[in-house]
Amino acid sequence: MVFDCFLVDYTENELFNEYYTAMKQRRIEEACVKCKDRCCARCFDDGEDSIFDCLTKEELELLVKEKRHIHFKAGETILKQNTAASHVVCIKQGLAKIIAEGDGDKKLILRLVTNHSILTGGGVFIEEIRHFTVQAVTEVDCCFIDSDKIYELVSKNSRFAFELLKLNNKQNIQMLNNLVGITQKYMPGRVSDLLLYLKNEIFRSNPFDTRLSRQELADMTSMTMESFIRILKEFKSAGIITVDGSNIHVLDEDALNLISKKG
Amino acid sequence: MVFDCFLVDYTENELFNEYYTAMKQRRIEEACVKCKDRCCARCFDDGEDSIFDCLTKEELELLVKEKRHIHFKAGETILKQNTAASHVVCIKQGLAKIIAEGDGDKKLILRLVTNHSILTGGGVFIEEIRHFTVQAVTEVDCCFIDSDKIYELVSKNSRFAFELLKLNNKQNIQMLNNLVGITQKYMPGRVSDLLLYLKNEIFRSNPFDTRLSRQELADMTSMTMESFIRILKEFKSAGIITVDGSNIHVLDEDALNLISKKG
DNA sequence: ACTATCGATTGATATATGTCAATCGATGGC
DNA sequence: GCCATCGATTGACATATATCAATCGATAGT
Repeated sequence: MVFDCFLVDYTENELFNEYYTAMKQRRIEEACVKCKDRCCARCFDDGEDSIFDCLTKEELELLVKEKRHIHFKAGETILKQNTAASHVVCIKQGLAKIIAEGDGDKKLILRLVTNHSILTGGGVFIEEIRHFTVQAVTEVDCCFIDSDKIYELVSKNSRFAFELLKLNNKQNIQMLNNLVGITQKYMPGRVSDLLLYLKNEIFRSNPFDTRLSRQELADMTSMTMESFIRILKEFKSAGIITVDGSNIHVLDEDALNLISKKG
Repeated sequence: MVFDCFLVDYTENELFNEYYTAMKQRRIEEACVKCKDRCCARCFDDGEDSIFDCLTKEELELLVKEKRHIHFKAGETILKQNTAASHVVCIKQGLAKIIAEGDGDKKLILRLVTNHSILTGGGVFIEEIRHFTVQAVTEVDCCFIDSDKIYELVSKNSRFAFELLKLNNKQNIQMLNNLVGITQKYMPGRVSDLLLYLKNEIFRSNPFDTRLSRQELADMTSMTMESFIRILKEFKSAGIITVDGSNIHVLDEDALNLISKKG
């Protein structure tokens, strides 16, 4: 796949451009025109934390001029662990998973990212090496912003720096909670946490379609697919949830909260 | 203990001062005088990353003027989870453990901090709530710096902001590695990782005295004390290490590396 | 010196979770 | 319509790790 080699070496501009032109440029440009005036700020103005809100028109211009709007098909790798962290990626639309790849085939899905997520952290500010892989679950529209531009903005605009610090901190805390949950809870508790996370933080609707396989869901809780399925079955039998394929309906959120607390 | 109530409410200056004066002020001032000229910068000029290096004389002055130099005895709580995160703490000397407290008595020791560590993260830039507890293992000398001062410096000095971002990022990556290790490795692998961490990153000497109980060491690997002891015993039998109380001598680092890789 | 105490150690046992293999059901070609 | 394929599910079994209880050794107090 052309794309993979682009990823590994995307510091080389030739490959980047080759890929870029290959991706039906017209559609991309059309998408970009729509938001040309405030672009990146516009992507994040629906109540979410927007770290770009604080930028001036000129600063935004700097971002917009150099950014690359790229479209990924489901399953494609957006960022690959251990490659150079030369860009910050903003997800405009779609669902992607953040994966920490261990030795062997071991994977741990750290979290999901949807519309308006900013993928910094994991080595953008130091080492310049990515510490996780990001893979598209659905089709994903996103922008690649050169890290240098981000650095430039950090030095020009202290509020922006502050927003970045906040973002980083937030991710830090989320990971900490994850760590504590995974290490201290039994499987039912972890599954409860996952379901609540999906319902309340990712999909924000009640019957929600995860678009994720059982294996992927299991990888989010650090358990085997088989074990995950068994717990899910128990929850079904207990009338706590309803499952139809990748579609999950939470019937008794209180029960999930209780199970989450207890273990 | 006077100190605990101080911690819970240390936004109240009365309590802060009460504690401060109670703590043999003379010794503290003496320690501060020694480094008055560049103080915080001086604390971090031995080759370690120093986020204070980039500050101007005036900016340093701002820090020095308001900081509180505080001494803790072994076992005392330096910062308490769920209290207000109104200060950034710099460890000048000593050893402390960072603990994530879960429900029940469950604890997870995230990492150790020694000379020249800066305790930001975990809610300093958002929420203003600490997400972990920090407890002194040995005697600890440290400085409390008002978070507001840090914010002020971030807005004045972009290099400082950048350094903070790097620091945050580093912690993030460390936690990620921790998460992957704990979830994907068997106990021998985790113990190996711990021993290597202690030897190479914390104590930086070979026979090293952890000053930590078996329970605490176990809490760093997310396993039971009994299990930890058994693994340690195996390592001893295999001639990989030598143990005498809290003193550990690594004889075969290659073996540890191998065990760490394999699982 | 005697006892109480506390952390370290060891052993026996229980259990949560993983592993392996088989089946089932749906989907997609031919 | 039949077969191949792949994810989901289920069951039997293995095992890594936790739990519980007892012992040991050192330290401290009386």
